[in-house]
Amino acid sequence: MARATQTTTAVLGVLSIEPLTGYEVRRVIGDVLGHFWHESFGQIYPCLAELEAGGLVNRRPGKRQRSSIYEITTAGRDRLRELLAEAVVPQPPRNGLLLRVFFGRTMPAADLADLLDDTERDSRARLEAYSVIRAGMVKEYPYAEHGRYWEATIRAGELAAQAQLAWATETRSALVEVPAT
Amino acid sequence: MARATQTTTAVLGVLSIEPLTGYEVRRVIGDVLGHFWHESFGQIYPCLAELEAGGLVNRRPGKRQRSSIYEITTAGRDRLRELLAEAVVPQPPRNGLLLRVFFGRTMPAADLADLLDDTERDSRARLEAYSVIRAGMVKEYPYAEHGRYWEATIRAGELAAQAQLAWATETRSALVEVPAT
DNA sequence: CCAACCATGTAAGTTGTTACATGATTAA
DNA sequence: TTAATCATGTAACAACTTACATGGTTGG
Repeated sequence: MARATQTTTAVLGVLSIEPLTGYEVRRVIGDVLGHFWHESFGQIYPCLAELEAGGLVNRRPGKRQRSSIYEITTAGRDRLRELLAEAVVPQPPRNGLLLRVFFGRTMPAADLADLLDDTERDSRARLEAYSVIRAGMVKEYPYAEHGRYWEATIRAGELAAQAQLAWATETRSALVEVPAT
Repeated sequence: MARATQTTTAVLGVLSIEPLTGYEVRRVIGDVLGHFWHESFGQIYPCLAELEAGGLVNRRPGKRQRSSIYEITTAGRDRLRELLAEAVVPQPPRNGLLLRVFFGRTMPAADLADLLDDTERDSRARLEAYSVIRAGMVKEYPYAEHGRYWEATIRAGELAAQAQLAWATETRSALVEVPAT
């Protein structure tokens, strides 16, 4: 059976926008999909090799020595459409912050306060990051036609960060400022 | 080196509330922490064995044949406090929904609409589930003193679900109801 | 009496991370 | 000239999932 289909979806997806080297695929996944997707380095090359073996991408020499450019084939585009239609694979929840809050009674109040402060800072940093991404989006040439879809993913992050910020503020006053019974 | 520390934290955490069998540990993690944490079956027993070997829990025979009850030791409580103070291990993002939306231009509009409808339904179901959990919380005897912390984790889920619902509605009108250029 | 649930454990397989090895090219 | 970046790949390891195997207990 093939590699985790979602990795294939991500790789094939970025190659559907423009042909890239393996190194660039990784960079695009990090820079462009980074706020909602992650692939570790060691996944990219084996996945590209499988795609090539299956005729879903073509490999041709790049400008530099040893470098290859991968280009999606028609079969690859069909496969991508299939993959996108498949059911979303749910990520099992593993929220380390909430795990700590749940057992918060066991922690010194100061540690819990720090944790919530960090969360608040993180939410604000994420909100800031999204507005930077949005500003940069205007300049990103090959992605222009995807703009509305990309915008929707940024909006999702923004709303999630706002919710997290509201939660951190609210929880701080409920758990830290009001002493435990 | 020991098992992923966060699994240890979760297991030791539930045992800090009351002594349980391995089977019950799994059930509590599913039922009580389930909305923000997950441990697969095959993790629990090896983790308990390690905890026992390290003197962090004691094992004594349970009521049934072959059953064992694990009880946290003083060393175990100290270790739990340490683990809770450790930095949160961030979960690399892998949001299958946003992956599909990002490449939404490649999908038929009807598929995207279905995806967003599913998301909306899921958000509502989650909101409903949280109010059920909250109602049940009143009756949960051994967790009473953890009530405020538990409540905070539910609130986090609630705010996240609300944000997701708002996003799905907003995105549906932006991407599906307004035709693509 | 039979289905559902309680209970424990293992083994095989998949997935994902990290570190290593190697070297070309480019910009400061 | 030297540091950063581009570029590819592998190997070892760690983490996690799933299926299997086994059998006791309880409630309808």
